[in-house]
Amino acid sequence: MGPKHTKEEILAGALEAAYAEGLSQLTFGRLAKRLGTSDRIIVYYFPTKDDLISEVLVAVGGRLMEELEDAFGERATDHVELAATAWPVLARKDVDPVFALYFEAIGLAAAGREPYRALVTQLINGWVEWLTDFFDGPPEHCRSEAEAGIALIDGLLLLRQLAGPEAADRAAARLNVL
Amino acid sequence: MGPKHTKEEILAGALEAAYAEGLSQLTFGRLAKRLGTSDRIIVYYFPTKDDLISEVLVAVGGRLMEELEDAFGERATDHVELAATAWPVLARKDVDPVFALYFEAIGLAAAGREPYRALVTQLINGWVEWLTDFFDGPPEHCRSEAEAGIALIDGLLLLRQLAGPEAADRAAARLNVL
DNA sequence: CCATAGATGTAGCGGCCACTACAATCAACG
DNA sequence: CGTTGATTGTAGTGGCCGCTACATCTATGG
Repeated sequence: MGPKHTKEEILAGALEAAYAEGLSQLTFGRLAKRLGTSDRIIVYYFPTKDDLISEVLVAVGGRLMEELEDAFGERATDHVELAATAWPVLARKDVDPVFALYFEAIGLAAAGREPYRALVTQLINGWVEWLTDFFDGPPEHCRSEAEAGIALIDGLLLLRQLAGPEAADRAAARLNVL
Repeated sequence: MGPKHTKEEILAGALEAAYAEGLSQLTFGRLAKRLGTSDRIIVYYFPTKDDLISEVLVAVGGRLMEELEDAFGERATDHVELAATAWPVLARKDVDPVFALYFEAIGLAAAGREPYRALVTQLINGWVEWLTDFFDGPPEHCRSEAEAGIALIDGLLLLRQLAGPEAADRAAARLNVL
């Protein structure tokens, strides 16, 4: 038979809840109610709140990575081209909730809260490392190109979240990303 | 005699507390303890939590505007020049806490929480409007230049908060902002 | 069949939260 | 003096939080 609720089911529900209500609304009690079970079950699989949050954030990072995998299929010559190939994939309505969660985590990281700070910096550094390989040339050059690309994309995504898709697209066009 | 605690004193203390501990840790009780008074006093001047948060955020917005006033003293020809003149003023260690709070507010806004969402979008739109006047040409061109400049700056500031000043400066150099 | 380990239910703990009721103080003013 | 309004103190409220104690059930292996 196996357990009625597996850890995977609960984690999936937690992701769903986080997308719907935000990380700050993700509590044992609310998640339990959403899954039609008791908080006791959730605590059994995720002994502390940090465990739950961490796994959710790692999963979100994975989801973002998938989106980016699709975006960065080919090599790029510079940060603008990188952003230009990424933008059509990232600026879609169905991925907006993912980045909403991403920015919420960034906000909590900026406030110095753990485990957000550790996880988000790890995520960012992972991207820099990964994107560095998309460029040719001396390693330091490649890294700064990757960092510039991330700044470009994150700036546009932030504008998209706060000022709307039209404003972001206008800015993207001006930055030669569209 | 006047009151022992004026509203201004409390608001100043709230700003201080927000810079030190983050918005999410700003509660009636904690602020009262920090000020050596009772939460009752704070509630008297700020009847709801939203009132307190709103006034704090407006004050932070004002503080940011001051920084930007200094940054954007002269007119700019395009978004890169705009960002380039702003960057030295914004990328300073003493303003980092301001932007940490800024990103925390953005995160809560991205999660759809009020009053953050309303206040932050208002803040952003105010900047777009204000920066639009720094450019010459047709209004639509000026607006998209302003939006691009904001995306550029915010992307760099985000990188600075999460990956450190060095990474941000490297990206800034690559984006012709440094 | 029994022992064991995994999984689940019931109940509750102490703590912090935003917010409130109510009374006391105090100054200004008619 | 008496009233009024602004301010402050005391003491809560109900609710949600993360987390825990403890009993129970169930599947499995010896």
